[in-house]
Amino acid sequence: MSAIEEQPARPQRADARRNRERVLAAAAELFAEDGCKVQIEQVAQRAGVGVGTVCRNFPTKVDLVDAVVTQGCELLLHEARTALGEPDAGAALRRFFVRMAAFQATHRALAEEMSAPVPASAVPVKQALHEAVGQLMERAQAAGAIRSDIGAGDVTMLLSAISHATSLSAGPEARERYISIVLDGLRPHDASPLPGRPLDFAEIQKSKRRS
Amino acid sequence: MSAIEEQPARPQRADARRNRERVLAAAAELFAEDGCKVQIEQVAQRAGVGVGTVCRNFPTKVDLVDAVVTQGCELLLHEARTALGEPDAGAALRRFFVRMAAFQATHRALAEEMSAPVPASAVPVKQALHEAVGQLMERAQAAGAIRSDIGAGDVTMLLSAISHATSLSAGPEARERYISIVLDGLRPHDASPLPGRPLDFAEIQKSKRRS
DNA sequence: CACCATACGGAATCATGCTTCCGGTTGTCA
DNA sequence: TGACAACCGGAAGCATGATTCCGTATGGTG
Repeated sequence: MSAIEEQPARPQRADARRNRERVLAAAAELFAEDGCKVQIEQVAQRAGVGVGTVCRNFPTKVDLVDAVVTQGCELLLHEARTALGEPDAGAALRRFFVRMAAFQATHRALAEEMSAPVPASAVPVKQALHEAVGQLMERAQAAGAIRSDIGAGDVTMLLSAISHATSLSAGPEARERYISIVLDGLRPHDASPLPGRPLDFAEIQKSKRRS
Repeated sequence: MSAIEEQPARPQRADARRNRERVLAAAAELFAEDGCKVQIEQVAQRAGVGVGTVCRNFPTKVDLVDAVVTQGCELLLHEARTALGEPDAGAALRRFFVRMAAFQATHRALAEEMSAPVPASAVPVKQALHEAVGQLMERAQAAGAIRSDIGAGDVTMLLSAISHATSLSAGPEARERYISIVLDGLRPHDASPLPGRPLDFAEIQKSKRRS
């Protein structure tokens, strides 16, 4: 019910806060480079602290990943909202699309988490981000800039598919090329109506479960 | 130099051969369902044998994954060659594209391996498959069916990106929709020339290394 | 500046999965 | 049918990584 962080009386020691920041920064860097499989010990080392400190601030590894992913989502959310303010809906979506892909590609943890099967960790901002993307897309559809037979879930899916694949083994140049291809594919076509029906968010999250 | 399997004198006991088959089949099933992270013990259980038997036939887990992936590649290779025989190059590529995606989606292990960063396991058939896809694509390009500013590596990449993402959390219907979108994006366009240059196979394999 | 709650480092502990090993079983051939 | 090498199952052994614990150090406060 109540907020997660309260301030009893003694707020927190200054060095403790500093260390927490360092850990978070180190984790963000490392996750970005190598995905969230990096070991706690490496994070600790890069942050210049002991493992104990990492684990005190983030009781489990999932907590740490969450914290990093949340940061990333917040950034993207900000971009999405900016894009929503732009007058040309089609251009706005495209620009955001490119930005998001680029961002995800340098933040593997994010890419991994965004398209995660059953999201191991339910980061709340993610939802907001999804909604913003949805609006961005609907606006573009209304303006006739992209085909109308796809849903917001589809876009998220495609985007993270590309981010994932390219962050794994290709460079940023390839990524841009794929984005372009997909964007071309998203243009309004009368040529080939898509099979199936547009997906929204709820659906891309509930399909499969882990054992 | 010489073949991997030789027949000294006593070829192999009948039950042993049978068990090996069972293990391979079980592994294929499980990897298809849950990706190659499933545990040896589960494979053994499904095959109705003990872990020892699994490990005797496939000394390490990578060996087991290799065996399964090889099977899959062989199947796909066969399809690719069939497609090469069809007269309409564009249609052939499309059909193969759809088949490959469908196949990969139900064989997560394959999808994972096909786009693998530094391929943990160098399955030889993979190379042949890649080459076949390349030819398929060049034929389609020569026929003007798809845009000429992409390479075989790009196609493989896109394909496995989609397979990966959809096998993770969406159904087969979504997969087909994404394939359609990408295929639309691959049509010859004068609208938006792609940034960068086409990738071939060598390049998608050597970009990043694991620590 | 003395006190002490808070925070620290990192060794020890625990969990998870792969691999090896060994006593017992079973095909195969004479 | 007997002998024996090839196999089998699954428990024990290892390796890898996360999490906990505890003696020591330190920022903050009276």
